[in-house]
Order: sequence, then structure tokens, then C-alpha cells
Amino acid sequence: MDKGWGLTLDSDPGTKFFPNKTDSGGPFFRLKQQRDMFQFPVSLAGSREDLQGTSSSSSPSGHEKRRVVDEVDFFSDKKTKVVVGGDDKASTVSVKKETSHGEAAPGSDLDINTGLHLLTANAGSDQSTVDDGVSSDMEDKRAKNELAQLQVELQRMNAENQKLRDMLSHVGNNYSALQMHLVTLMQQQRNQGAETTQEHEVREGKSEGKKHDVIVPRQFMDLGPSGTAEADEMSHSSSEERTQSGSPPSNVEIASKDYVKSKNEISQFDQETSSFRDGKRIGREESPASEGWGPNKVQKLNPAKPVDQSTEATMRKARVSVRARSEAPMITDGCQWRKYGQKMAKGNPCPRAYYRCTMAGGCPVRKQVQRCAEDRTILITTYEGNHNHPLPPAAMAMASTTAAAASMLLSGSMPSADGIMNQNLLARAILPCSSSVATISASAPFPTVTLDLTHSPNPLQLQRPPTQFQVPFPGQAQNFASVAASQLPQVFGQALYNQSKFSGLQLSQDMGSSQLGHQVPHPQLQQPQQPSLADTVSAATAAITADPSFTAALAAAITSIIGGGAHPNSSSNTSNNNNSNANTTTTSRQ
DNA sequence: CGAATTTGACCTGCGC
DNA sequence: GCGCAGGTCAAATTCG
Repeated sequence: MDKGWGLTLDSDPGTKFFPNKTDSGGPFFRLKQQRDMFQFPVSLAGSREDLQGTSSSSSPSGHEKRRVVDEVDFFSDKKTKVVVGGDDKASTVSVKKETSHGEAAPGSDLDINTGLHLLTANAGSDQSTVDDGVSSDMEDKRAKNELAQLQVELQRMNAENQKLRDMLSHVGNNYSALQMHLVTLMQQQRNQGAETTQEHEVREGKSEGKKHDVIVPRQFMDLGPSGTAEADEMSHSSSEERTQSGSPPSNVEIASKDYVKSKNEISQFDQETSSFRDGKRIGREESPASEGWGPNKVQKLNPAKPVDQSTEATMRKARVSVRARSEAPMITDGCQWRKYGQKMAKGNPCPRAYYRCTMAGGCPVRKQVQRCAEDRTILITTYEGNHNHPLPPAAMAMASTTAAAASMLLSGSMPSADGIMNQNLLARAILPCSSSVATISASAPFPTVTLDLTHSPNPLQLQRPPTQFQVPFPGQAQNFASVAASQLPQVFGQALYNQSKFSGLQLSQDMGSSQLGHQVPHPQLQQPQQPSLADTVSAATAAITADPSFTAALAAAITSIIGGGAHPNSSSNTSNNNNSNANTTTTSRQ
């Protein structure tokens, strides 16, 4: 009796009848169920007849015998005798029906092979007598028995359910990975088909006197609704196929540090505030605080030194750059940032500001904000890193986008002999069916995904009156709210639609460990949405609505832009960019 | 007075 | 090794 079995039915059935282990199954488990559930003795109504009829005559199998045992009432009087096998491996339980005189009734013996190797400490006392329930209620008994069985079944199904949940989680992860892989493979196949028509122009670094050519411009296709646009674009979709000659590019993908502008162009820009004039900050009138960063700073900036340098270094090598029109010094993306530096970047008269996320101490996310040298109405915001804290809804989209893009860039799918193609594949993964194309910026210090939201392909979308609904963003200019909110249904709807198509962007890595902070939104943390890039929003929205396959990544970025704040007047430019595209470009250091 | 920003100095990586 | 450029730090400054 050293195995935890105290199978002495007559002495203490309630406590000794059950094994310590729960995997024994079989009759004892059910008995336990009965005993635990019903505190009164459960008699075996008609037990003798049932016992005989079921076990002895009709179903002599071991299984049926065990069923019979289930119905034995071990806790009432002693008219039914249960005998546990006598040897030290007692694997049988005998139930004997006794007469009122203690004699075994003929034909009442029931030997049950439990299939268990039981150890009984006291073979001599194995014989036990239990009550068979003189006044038992058969119906009640059966109902309870069924209940017990249902409970067992419920437990089993719960276990099964849990197993299925685990499987589902696993399958979900695999699905994301596979989907991304599929996109890559499909794009590869298509690119191979169009390979002969491609022209690969690789940027040759920094050539003096040809600053505009440093970044190989790529001419984007018009994002018309025609189905040929994509096919046509595919023939030019290589990241390197940027037309350097011929008509001026309608869109030039430029790595952030390559935004070079001639001095003449610089001097023509008068709208810039004095704080950025001549590349020197001379005023404070554009402090980010004026953008509506709430006073409720969650946390003071942590020196952020203890951040895991290895992982951070890896993640931070991938960047997501968002180009959007804004006259504000910084777009509001839902996060809280603290400026920690400003530098003059080479080739750009506009200073580059460095911010780090202050929503949580040690958050590794940083961003750079710089105006485009060629068009200072364009604000280039480059994100790197992933949040390690919950984000407000307004920040979720951007954070997810940056994390997904960074993960994708670093996932290893890109590097190969054909970096060009892979770059393109990456961009196509982001915009699998859009007319945007991938380009490479060889001078980009880090792999960079650029979301160019300064253009819109579908003028019609821009004409939509902003009257659908208002988003209750506290403290936000209503005119922008109206404009932005009008776009939200499309954006979100498309985002949701596309998410199923491109869930690969929602990398498990992003949602997992550090989850990188893309966790459950905290509505209470939602930032007041600022008026921002209404024209950008419109452009992006138009792009999305025009292209059903627009990805969740871009939609996420757009929504964050929507949520982002900029200049209160920017909403007036809603319809200014009717003839351009929303582009996603990919840059990477080769 | 605390918090945020500014800004010069410093560090690091890279190319020559 | 040197210079350059990007990035970061931290003391000084400014703001609310």
C-alpha cells in the first residue's frame, strides 16, 4: 500500500477510496465523482437486477463490468460486497451480491478487471461490504450518474478545448509566417516573369553636384483603378528600377539622410518658422509641447541605458520612415516623446530632432523628425525600435507598423545575392497589390521602410465630404477631426480587411515578448488627437480605398497619422494632393 | 521648483 | 590615424 491506494471500502470510503493520481480513470474516478457530488449515500436501486442483467448476462465485457461497478453504492449498507483483488497487485475488483444472511447470491459475482496495478496493504481486509440502497431511487441515481458522467465529459472536453486553443495559437503563428512567406514567393515569381523588362539602376552613392540623382528616383505609376496598373508596375517594381532619366519622377524615394535640397530651393521656402531658419534653431515657438502633448507625462525620461543593448541594437537597425505633409514640427502619433537632441544633418538645412519615447521608462523607441529638404512641407518621421509598454490606441497602429516593418526587414528574407529583388519583395509585402514599388537607398544607414503618405492616387476620394462622424478626440481641433474622422471608416475598414490578407505584418514577435509594446490599448491613455496631416490622410485613404489589397501595415500607419497631430491648418489642404500616389518604398543599406 | 528643452560636447562608426 | 557625420549625453536654460 505504498502507491497511494487506500482501497478499504468498508472503513473509510470517502477518503481512502480514491487514488491520489487522477489519471486512473475507470470506475474509481466515477465513484469519486459520485461521492464528491452527492453527500448522501447513493444506493444502487435495483442493483441486484441491474448487476445481474448487465454484467452477468448481457455484457460480460470488462467495459460493461466497470459500468456496473459505477452503479454500486459503496457507501450505504452492506448488501453488496466489493472485493478488491487479494494479491499485492490487486487488479480486480469483485462485487458480490449477498443474501440477507451474508451468503453470496448465485450468479451475482462480478469480477472487474480494473486494468490497474493496485497495491493493497491489507489483503486480509480487502473484503468490504457496502450498501446497495434498500430505498434507493433509481431515477435519481441514474440522473446523478449521468450528471457525473457529464462532468467527466466536460472535463475531458475542457482539456480538449485547451489543447485546441494551444493548437490554434500555434497555427495562428504559423499562419502569419506562412502568409508572409507566400507573399514573398508570389512576388518572387511575378518578378521573375517581369525580369526581362526590368531595368535596375543602383544608386551609386553620393555623387557630387547631382544631389537629386543621389537618390535614384523612381517614377511611380498612376494609381488608377485600372487593373493594368499593377501589371505595369510589376514590370518596374524592382527596387532598383528607378528612372533616372526622362520625365521627372513623380515621386522620389529618398533616404532620410539623403534628402538634399539645393540652396535655391531652400531659400524659396518661407513658410518655415524661424526656429528652423538657416538650419539653426533660433526660437522655441515650436516646442513639441505646443503640439498638444498632454501634461500627463507618464514617466520621466529614463536614461534608458539598461535597455537590452543586443536586441535593441538589432531592432533599431530597421527603421520605418513616414513621409507626410505637415507644417507642424512633429506629428502626433499617440506616443509621448521627449526631445533629447538636435543635429544638423548633412545636406539638409533643416535640423534633425531626436526624440525618445517617454511613455515608459526604458522604452527603446526613438524617432527622428526632419523636414524634407526638397519640400519642407513634408515631415519625415523615422521610427526605430519597439515599445516595451502598453500603447494608447492612437499609437498602436504606428507602433505595429514600425515593429512589423523592422521585424520584416530583419527577418532575413531580404538578404540574398539579389538584394534588389528582395528589397522589392519587401515593399511588395507591405503593399502587395498596390501600385507602389520598392526602391533602394544604398546610402541608408539602416534598412528602412518608407511610407510615403504625401500623395494620393484617387482624387475622388478626396472629395468626400467629411461628415460621416466625429471622433471624440478631446482637445482636438474640430475641423481636423471632421476631416480625419471622415476617413476613418475607410481606413479602419480597409485595414481590417487587409489585415486578414497580410497578417504577416503582425508578426508574432511584435505581439509577443516585448510585444514590443503593442499590447492592449489603454483607452485612458489615449492622447488628444491633434489636427494633422489631413491632406496626407486623404491621400492615404484614397490609396487604400482605391486598392483593396492595401496592407494593414500601411493602414496602421495611416490611422496613426490620422491620430497624429500636426498643424491646425493642415486640414485645409485636404484636397491638395489629388494627383499623386501613396507610396511605400523600401530602403536598405546594401 | 520640477519638468522639458536647448545645445555644445562627447562617443562611435565609417571612409579615406 | 584622421576627419566627418550621425547619434547621444548632460549641463544649462527656459517654461509653466
